[in-house]
Amino acid sequence: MNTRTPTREERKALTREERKALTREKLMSAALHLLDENSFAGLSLREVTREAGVSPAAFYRHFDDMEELGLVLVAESFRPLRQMIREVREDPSRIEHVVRGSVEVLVHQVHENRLSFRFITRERFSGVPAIRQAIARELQLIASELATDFARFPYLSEWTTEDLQMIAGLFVDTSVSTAEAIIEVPPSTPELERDVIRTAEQRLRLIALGVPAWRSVR
Amino acid sequence: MNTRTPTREERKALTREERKALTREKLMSAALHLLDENSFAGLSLREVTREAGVSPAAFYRHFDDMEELGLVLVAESFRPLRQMIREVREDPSRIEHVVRGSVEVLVHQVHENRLSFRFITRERFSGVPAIRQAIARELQLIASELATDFARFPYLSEWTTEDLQMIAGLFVDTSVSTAEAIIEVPPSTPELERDVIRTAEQRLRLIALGVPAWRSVR
DNA sequence: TGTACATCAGTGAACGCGCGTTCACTGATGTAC
DNA sequence: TGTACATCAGTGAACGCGCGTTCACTGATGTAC
Repeated sequence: MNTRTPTREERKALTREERKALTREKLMSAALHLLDENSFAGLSLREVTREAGVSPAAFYRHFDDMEELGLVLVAESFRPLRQMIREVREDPSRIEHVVRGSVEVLVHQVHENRLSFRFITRERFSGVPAIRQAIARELQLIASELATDFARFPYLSEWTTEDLQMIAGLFVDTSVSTAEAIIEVPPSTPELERDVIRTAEQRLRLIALGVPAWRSVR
Repeated sequence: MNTRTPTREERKALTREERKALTREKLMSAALHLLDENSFAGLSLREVTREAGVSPAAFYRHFDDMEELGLVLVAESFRPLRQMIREVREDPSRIEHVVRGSVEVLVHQVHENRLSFRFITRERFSGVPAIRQAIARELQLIASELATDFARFPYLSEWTTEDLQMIAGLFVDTSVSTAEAIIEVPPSTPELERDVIRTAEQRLRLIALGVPAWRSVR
C-alpha cells in the first residue's frame, strides 16, 4: 500500500510537522510558565519567544497574535479540569460522599496542574475580554454538566432545572474559590493548606445540609 | 489669634495644597476609569497622566510609582464596601432577612461604585502581588467583622469561632462572586441582571438553610 | 537509490513607537518683614 | 499693605529601552521523477 521512501520515524528523525508541533508546545509551555508570575496583559510576545528559545518572528508561524495564544491556553488549561469532573462523575454516590471526594480530587488536580489553574484564576475577571468570555463559557459548561449529574440523585430528581443550575453554580463557584485559595497558599506550608482544605470541605457540607431543607421552602 | 493676611478661601482661590490634592484626585480618577477597560498590569503611567490632563513627570509629585497608586486605589475602593457592611450591620434581624437585604444592598453598592468593584474583582487574583495581598487582607477583615456579627445571633452564639469564620468566609466569597457576575452583565439588560440577583438570593438562602442543621452534624 | 526542485519553519536585522524616568526650568503661591 | 525672597506643583525635552511587526533570507525537510 505504502510505496513511499523510508519514513522519518524509521530513520528516527522528526518530520517537519512534528518539529513545528514541538515548537508550538514550547511556546505554550513558556507562556504558561511566565504566567505563573505575570498576568497575561503584562506578558510580551518577545518574553514568550525568549523563554521558548526561539526568535520573535517565529511566533507568527504558530499564532496570529498573543490573544490567539491566550485563547488556546484557556482551552488547554481546562482540559485537566474536565478530566477532574469526569472522575467525580464516575463515583455516583451520595452528596456527602461527593463533598469529601470532590475536594480531594480538586486539591489533587490543582497540585498536578498548578500553572493551568493559576492562569485560569488570574484571567477569569481580568485582562482581555475574549479570554474572560472563554473562561466564563467553560465554567458554565461545567456547571451545566454538574446540574444534569445532580438530577440523577434520587432526592434531587424532582427539582426544577433552574434550582439544579443554581446549586451547581454555587458548587462550581465555591470550588473555584477553593482552587484560588490553594494556589495562593505559600509553598511548603502544609498546615495552612490543610486549613484551606478543611474550610472548603465544611463549606460544601454546609451547602449540602441546606439541600434537603430547600424543597420545603419553595 | 490669627494675624495672617486674608486667607485663600476669602479670596475664593485655591491654596497650593488644595490644587495638589485636586491633581492627585484627577490621577486616581483617571486611573480608575482606565481600569474599567484595562487590567492594572496593562495600564501605563503615561496613559494615566494623559487621561488626567497632566504631564508624565507630574505623576512623581504624587506617587513613587504605579504600584503605590494601585495600593491607594485598593484602599479607596474598599471604602464603599466597608460602608455597605456597616449598613447591613445596622439591621440586626434574622438570617433570612439578612439574605434578601444583603443582596439588595450589594447590588445597590455595585451600581453606585461600579469602577471600584470592577477594579477589585479584576485585581483580586491577577497582577501585582502587593495589590493582590492588599485586597485579600481587606476581604479577610470584612469576613472577620461579619463573623463577630454572626456571633450575636441567638442560635449562632454557641458556634465555635472557626465555624463562624467558615460561614462568614462563604458568605463573603459568594457576595464577591455575585458582584463579579453583576459587573459582567452587559449594560441595559435588566432581565439578565434580575436572573443574577435571583440566583444570588437563592444561593445565600440555601446556605442559610444549612445553618440550623450544622450543629447536629458537628 | 540519486537528483533536482519546492516547501516552509525559523532567523536576524530593521522599523517606528510608547514606555518610565531624569532634569533644569517656570511661574504661581506662600512667607517674612 | 507692599516688597523681596523661598517654595514647589507642574512642564517639556531628552534619554535609553523593550516592544510588535515586517522582510528577505537560509537551509533542512519533503516530493517528483
